[in-house]
Amino acid sequence: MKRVGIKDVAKEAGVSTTTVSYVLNQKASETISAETTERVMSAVAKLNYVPNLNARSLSSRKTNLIGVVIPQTEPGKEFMFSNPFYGELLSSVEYTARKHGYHLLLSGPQSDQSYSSIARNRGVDGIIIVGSYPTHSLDELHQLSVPVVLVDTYVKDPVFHTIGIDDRLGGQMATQYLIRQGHRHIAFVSGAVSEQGVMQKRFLGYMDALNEAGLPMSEQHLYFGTVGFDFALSVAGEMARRGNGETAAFAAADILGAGLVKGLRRLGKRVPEDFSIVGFDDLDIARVCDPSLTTIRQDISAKGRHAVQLILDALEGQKEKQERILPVSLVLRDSVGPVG
Amino acid sequence: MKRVGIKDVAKEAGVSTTTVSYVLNQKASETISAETTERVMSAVAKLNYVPNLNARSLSSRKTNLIGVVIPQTEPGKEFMFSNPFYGELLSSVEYTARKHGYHLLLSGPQSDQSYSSIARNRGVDGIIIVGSYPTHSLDELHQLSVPVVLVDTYVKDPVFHTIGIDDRLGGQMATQYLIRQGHRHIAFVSGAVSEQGVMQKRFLGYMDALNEAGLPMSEQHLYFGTVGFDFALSVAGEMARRGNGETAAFAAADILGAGLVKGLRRLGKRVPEDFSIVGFDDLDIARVCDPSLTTIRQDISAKGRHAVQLILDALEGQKEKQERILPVSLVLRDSVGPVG
DNA sequence: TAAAGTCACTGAAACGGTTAAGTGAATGTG
DNA sequence: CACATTCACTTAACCGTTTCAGTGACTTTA
Repeated sequence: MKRVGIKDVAKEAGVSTTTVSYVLNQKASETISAETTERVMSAVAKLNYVPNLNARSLSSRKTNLIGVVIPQTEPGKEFMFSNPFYGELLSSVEYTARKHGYHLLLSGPQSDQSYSSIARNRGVDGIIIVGSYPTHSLDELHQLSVPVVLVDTYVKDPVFHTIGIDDRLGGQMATQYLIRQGHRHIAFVSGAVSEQGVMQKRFLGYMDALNEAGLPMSEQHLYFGTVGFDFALSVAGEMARRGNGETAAFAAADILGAGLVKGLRRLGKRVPEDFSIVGFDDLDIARVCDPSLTTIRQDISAKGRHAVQLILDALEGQKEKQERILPVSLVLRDSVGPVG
Repeated sequence: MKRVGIKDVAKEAGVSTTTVSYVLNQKASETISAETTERVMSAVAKLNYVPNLNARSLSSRKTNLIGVVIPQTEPGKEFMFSNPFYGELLSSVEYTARKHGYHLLLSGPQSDQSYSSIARNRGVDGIIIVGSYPTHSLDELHQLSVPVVLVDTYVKDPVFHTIGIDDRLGGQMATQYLIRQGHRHIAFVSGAVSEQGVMQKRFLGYMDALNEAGLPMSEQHLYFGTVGFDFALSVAGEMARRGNGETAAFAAADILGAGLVKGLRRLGKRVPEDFSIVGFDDLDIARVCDPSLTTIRQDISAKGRHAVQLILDALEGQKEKQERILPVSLVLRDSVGPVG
C-alpha cells in the first residue's frame, strides 16, 4: 500500500523518470515519441498514479496555491465572516481559481500579525487579501515576490493590485436618492470607519451628496458601530434618544439596514412612511427584509473573479499594478418613500 | 535576495542543518545544549528565516493541511455557497484549525468527480466534507489513509467520522409545535431531498410528528425545490394554486421560511394570523425576517469546531469512528400563531 | 564519407527540509 | 585504568518531483 510515485510509473513503462515527467507535463509533444507517451500513460492509468503536488512545488517553485486572507470582520469575535458577503466572494474566488488549476489556501488573521507568513512558509503563488485589517501592516508584503491583490482596501500607492467597487459613488447615490425624496436629515449608519476600509469611502459619498445639496452635515446623524444586526437594532433606540429628527438613513451595509428596519418597527415607526432607509450590497437579506431594502448593488462574484484574474495576469508577466473598480447601481425597492 | 534556507541558518550559527532542524522542532530540549539552541535561534532571527512548510511536508509526510470540500449547493449554479451557513461553518473550521497549527485547503467540487484527489495530490492530513454530493462517490475515500469527517451527511456504515445535528428531531419539533398550535394542514418546504442529506431527515421528522398526532400525510403538502429565496417565493403562489388549505408550513431552511413569508405577504396573507411558519437553522436572516422566524436553532460554529477536532483526534491515534450529533432547539419568535 | 544535426531519450543534481544511524569527547563505573 | 555510557552533535540518505546537461543512434549535409 505504498504510495505510487513517478519512479514506479517509470519502471512499469520501462523508461526514466525524466520521460514520465515530460509526458506528464505536456512537454511530450516536442520530444517524446507517441508510442512512449502512450506507454507512460497506460502505466499511469494502471498504477492509478497521482502526482504529488507538494514535491512538484518543491522542485518547480510553483505551488499552484493562492492564499486567501480573510481578516476578522469583528475584532474580539473569534470568527471571521458571519457576513454572507464573504461566503459569496469566497465562492467565486474558489470557482475561478479552480478553473485555472489553482487551489485555495484559506487563512484567517495570523497570530503573528503578519500577512506574509502564509506566503513565505507555504510558498503560495499569490495572495488575495480581503478587506483591510488595521493591526496588520501591509508593508512587509512589498518585499514578497508574489503578486498581492487587495480586495476592498484603499491604499495610496499603487504597489499592489486592487479590486473594489466605487464605494464613494455608491454612498453618494444612496444619499442623493434620499435627498431627491425630500429628506433633509439623513443618518449615516456603519461599522467602524477605518483609513483603508470601504466604510470611509461610503461615508465620503454620503458627505458628497449632502454638500452638493447644500445640506449641513451633523455629527449627531452619525452612528458608528459594528457591521451586525444587533448594533443596527440598537441604533434605532439611539436615534430616538438623540432626537435629532432624522427621517431617513443610509446604512452602509444591508445587514445594518435590515436591523434598522426591525429596530424602528419595534419602536412603532413605519418604514418607509415614517422613515426611509437605503442599504448597501444587495445581499439576499435585502429582499428578506420587510419592506425590502432599497440598496446599492455590487457584483460580489465579479469581484472574486477579478481578484483571481489579477493574480493570474501578474503570474503571466503583467507587471504594472492594476486597479479595477467595478460599478455599483441603485436598486429600488420598498424602504424609501417621500418625506412625510 | 535568495530565499534563506536551513543551510544558511546552519552556516550562520556554525552548526549542521540537523541541529537547526532539531532546534526548530522542539526536539532541542532533549539533546541540544542551551547555548547552541540560543545560537541557532539568533541566527534564525538575524536571517529572518522562515521554514518552507512544503519541503517539510515532503520529508515528514505531514502537511498540516486540512482539506475542506464544500460541494455545490445548487447543481447548475457555478458557486458553491451563497448560503450564509457555509460562511459561518467555514469560519469556525478555519479558526479551530489555525489554533492547532493547521491550514485549510479549500476546494469546491472537483471536476474529476472525486473527493479524494485533493487528498491524494496535495497530501492533506485530513478531509472535511460538508454536505453530501450525490454525483461523487464516497467509496474511494475508504482507501485513503487520511481521516475523513463528514459534516451533515448521513451514511449507513460507520466508516467515516461524522458530525451533524439531530435533523430528524428538529423536523419533528418544528412540526409538533405547529400541531400544538392547532394546525392540521402543514406544508413541508425544502430543497432537494437526497439519500444522504439533511433534508430527508428533516422530512422524516415532519412525518414523525404528523404520524404521532394521527394526521394524514398528503403529497399535496410537499414542496421540493432549491434552497433559495426565489424558490420559496414561488411556493407561496404554488400553494394558492393547489388550494390544499394549508395553514402552516415547516420550511427546512431559514431562507425558505423567509421567502415564504415574503411570498405570502405579497398574496395578501398575514403571518402569523393567516399562516404560520417555522424555519430551520437560526441564521441572522430569521431575525431580519418580518415577522421574525420561529425556527430550529443549531450551533453552526460548534459543528465546525467538532469537525476539526475529530480530524485532530484521529491524527492522534483515535481509531474507532466517531459519530457526533449536536442538539437542536426550538426558538420561539413571531411567525407562528394559533390556527385561525 | 566525415562532420554536423536531429531525435528520443536518460543521468543526476537540485528543491529545502527530516531523521536514522553514527561519532568523538567527556564522564561514569568497577 | 580499561570499558561502557552519556552528551551534543554530524553525516548522509531520503521525500517525490523537475530540469539541465548530456548521450548514443540515426539522418543530413557538403
